[in-house]
Parts: sequence; structure tokens; C-alpha cells
Amino acid sequence: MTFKRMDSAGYLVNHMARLFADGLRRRIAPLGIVPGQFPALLELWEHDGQTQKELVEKLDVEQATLANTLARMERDGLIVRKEHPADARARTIHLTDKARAIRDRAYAAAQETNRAALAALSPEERQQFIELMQRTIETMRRGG
Amino acid sequence: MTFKRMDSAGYLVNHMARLFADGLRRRIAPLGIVPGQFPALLELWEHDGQTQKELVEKLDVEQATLANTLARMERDGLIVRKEHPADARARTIHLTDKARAIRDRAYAAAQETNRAALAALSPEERQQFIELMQRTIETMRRGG
DNA sequence: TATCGTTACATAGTAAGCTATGCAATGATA
DNA sequence: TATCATTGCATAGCTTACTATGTAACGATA
Repeated sequence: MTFKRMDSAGYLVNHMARLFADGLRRRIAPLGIVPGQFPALLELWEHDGQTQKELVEKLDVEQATLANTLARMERDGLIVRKEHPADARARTIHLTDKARAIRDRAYAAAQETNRAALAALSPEERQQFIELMQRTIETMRRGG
Repeated sequence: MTFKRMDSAGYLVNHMARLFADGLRRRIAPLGIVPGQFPALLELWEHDGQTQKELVEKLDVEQATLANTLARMERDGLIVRKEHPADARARTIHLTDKARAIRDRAYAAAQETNRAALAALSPEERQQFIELMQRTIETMRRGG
């Protein structure tokens, strides 16, 4: 028996993820950000001043991964961190003017990446694709 | 305007890819291999003795990525490399007994990972999901 | 046949993910 | 209130991906 890569969900998902990341990377490079920073930016654009712990609870990455991403964002001038008023272990995370200024262009870049990726699908197929992915994620998260 | 992560194809794909990789990693850990080695192993289980260049043409990764993966596989005792009979720049890549011995269990682990991920979908939905992914990959590869 | 562009592979450096672990502050409780 | 488990974050070390670049062998051609 052989194993066909091109019919394996795991193989296809991995390949898609790399293509999506590359498409987003190219489109947001002019803004001075990279794909890994996108989830944290999305969350902070909506609610500035959260702690790392609060972000970890909302984004689906491990705490250590986010800690490293935030360190790069600080290095790149996208965020600053301030003392937490009530807990000396924690710090609140705040977007800089630079990060606020690129929000609309970043949204547009992400939407254009999605649009281009799904361009060959009908509106119904796109909707079903999204739902199939959501259900698959839900299954895997439960499945442990 | 806000941007909903859970309705963004790119976000969902990234999340799925990490969940698939984690599921496969857990299932193949007893075999002494890791997910990144899987594509090269699949190809070598079918055609042993290929060069790195030949593998790069079949797997969808960059040459440098494969070079590093092959170095780890050699370190882990999965492959050995021999002089190419006609080209001193190239080397042919050969599976070890250890790598050959785990083939069937590795296939089973990958299939079980896919099965568990798609368990909530009907057979028709699974087939359509695979096709949607194949079409999306094709679109992105063309789109550049 | 000497030169020189091309090819095959390796290496450096970075990002983004993971697990494991360390440390200081918090907070519960004996 | 002194102790000690828990919490919030950082760090170390690894994998897997990328781009850019280096090196040696190949092969075409002047």
C-alpha cells in the first residue's frame, strides 16, 4: 500500500498553511510587520492594554510562543509594556502609534490574501470551506 | 470595522496545521520520527536512493529546508548518503533498516491522524474538503 | 583546454511554533 | 504571619519553515 500525499488532509493543510503565510508575508511586508504578529495585533487593535495572559487565553498559541512574539513586537516598535497597576508580575501591553496607524492597511492585506486564495471557489463553496475548517478544528481540539 | 479571526481562511488554516502537526507528532513519537520527516520518508519508502534535488522537486519545500531535514534524519539514523555514481556534487539518499521497519506503522499513524481530524464529517464532506484544499493550493501556487 | 556560468548541496540567520524549566510575585492557609 | 503552592512571564533548547549566500563540481564554449 502506498500513501498519497495529495489526498492526505494533514499534508494538504500543512501546504496550505505555508502558502497562506507566504501570501500574507508579502502583502504586509510594506507595513513593517510579519505574519506571526497578526493575531496579537488583531486582538490589541480591538482591546488595547491587555496582559500577556489575557492574550494567551484568546489566541490559540502557547504562552512561550506569545512571549517571544511580543518580544519581537517590542523590538520592532509595535508595542510598549507598562507596569500592571495591581500585579507586579504582569505587564499591560499597549500599541504604539506606528501599530495603530497600519491597522486598516493590515486588515486589507489579510482580506486580500484570503480573497486571492479562495478566488477559484464560488461564494457557497467558500462558506462551506470555512465551516469545514471550523468543524475540523473543533474536532481536533476536543480529541486531545 | 473589525476582523474576525474565526472566519478568516488564513487564520483557520494556520490553526488546523498546528493541530494536525501535533496530532501526528504524538502518534509517531513512538516510532522515533517527527512530522517534518514524513514527506521525505513517504517519498523514499516508494523510491529509495534518490538525490536531494530529486526529492526537492517532489516535495513542496525549499532546498535549504530539505537539506536541514535530511541532516536530522541522518543524525537520527533514518538515512545514509552515498556517493552519486556520476556526479560528485550529489549524493544518493538511502533508508536504513530502522526507517524501512517503521513504514507500515507510520502510514497507520498518519491515516489515524487524518481520520480523527475528519471524524465529524460525512464521507461526502471529507471528499469535498480534500477537493477544496487541492483547489485552494492550486490557486495560490498559480497566483504567485 | 582554460574559463566561466550553472548546478547540487551546505550553511547562516531569522521567524514561529513547541515543551520544559526557572524565578519572582501572589495568595491561600497552617 | 510564615510557609508554600500557584501564577505570570521569561528563557533555553528544539523543529520546521524561509531567504540569502557560499563552495565545489559540472559542463559548455572560446
